[in-house]
Amino acid sequence: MTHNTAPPDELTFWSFVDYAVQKAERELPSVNAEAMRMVLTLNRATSMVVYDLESSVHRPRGWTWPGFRVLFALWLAGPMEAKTTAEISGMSRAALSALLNTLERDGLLSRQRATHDRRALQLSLTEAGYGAILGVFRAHNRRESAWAEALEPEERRELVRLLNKLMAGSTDAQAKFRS
Amino acid sequence: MTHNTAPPDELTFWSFVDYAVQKAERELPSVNAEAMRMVLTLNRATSMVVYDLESSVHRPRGWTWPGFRVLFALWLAGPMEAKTTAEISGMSRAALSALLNTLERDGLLSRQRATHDRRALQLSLTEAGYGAILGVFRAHNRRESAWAEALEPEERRELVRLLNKLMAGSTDAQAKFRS
DNA sequence: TCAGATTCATCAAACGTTTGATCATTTGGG
DNA sequence: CCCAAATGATCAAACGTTTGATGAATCTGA
Repeated sequence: MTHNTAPPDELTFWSFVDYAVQKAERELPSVNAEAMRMVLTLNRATSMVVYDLESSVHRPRGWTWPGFRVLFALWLAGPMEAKTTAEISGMSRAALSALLNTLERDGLLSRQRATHDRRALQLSLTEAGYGAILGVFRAHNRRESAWAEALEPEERRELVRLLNKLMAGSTDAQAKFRS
Repeated sequence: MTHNTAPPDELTFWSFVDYAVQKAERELPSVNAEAMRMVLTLNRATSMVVYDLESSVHRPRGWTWPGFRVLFALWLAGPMEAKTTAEISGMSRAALSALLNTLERDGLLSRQRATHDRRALQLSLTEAGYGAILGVFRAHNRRESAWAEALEPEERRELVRLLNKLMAGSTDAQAKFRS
């Protein structure tokens, strides 16, 4: 950065994206500023939603969002192989393995060896897990609703469409996927 | 869940959102399905982007995305107080404190006590940090560009607009923020 | 002035995640 | 049939993050 420009007196969470994009564009003409802005904004929005849900719904109940995702998947789709659980809840098999230790210790789900393939693991909710998930989901969905109200119904649909298109494009982008 | 419906033969990462939303709507009439779909989709899209950037750009270089965010902020705005760094890179002061140990150990940045307030911490890039950040940012921005190409320019702007509107609405939503 | 409250940073414990290695089971080709 | 390759799960080490606690410096108001 050859031409140093003084940062604004007050550099905040809210002003940083504009500042960063403009500064990067000025200092590095080769930068793709719009891509930078898109990824930056996407991450900030998600991180805000995640932080709110995690800290207002899950942590106070002694849960975490990843744990909730696993329990929720099992609640919706019924007992299933751990491999499937990992895939649909968007985590690696190794991450799930570690997470299961916590969930099993807390008595929320149980592991069973699969009958048709003795390598495979079958997961199912315990009575306690089954009894807890509905209440937590309701609280989770209430906060989701509060966030959703920021947009008009049509805008919500458009946001979902754009995010899906973004994900679909990952193939062309040769993006790396979780194993 | 009174009326159990068999899950589809193949429940995959891609089919799960539709399955979950429809099932939840059927089993729990009180659910806000559109809010659920929005948050679910937002998280999946972001998690794909994060995983790709992290695993194809940062990890192979011995970096992490959070570490990159800190170094990038320092590179753009110059030396600053740790409090500011934490805020603009979207992490708590405690998380930054832990992260600084790694970055300092790797010789990428240095901590100095502030002169005007002996409690405060001043951060600045080392020569090594300064020398490394540009190359990593270029690689990072190249992957951002690949993702951005999934959308038309107009769609990218609309996505950013909607995400910003979502964030702005967090005030009304009484969302919890990082301290 | 000075004692209480506030602010800044760090620490400790617990957690989820990643990469790379290991072990057990199953599959497939000769 | 048998052995090599592939598959499923776990482990170990390192990392970033959260919450709650602790210690140091600064500020404030009586």
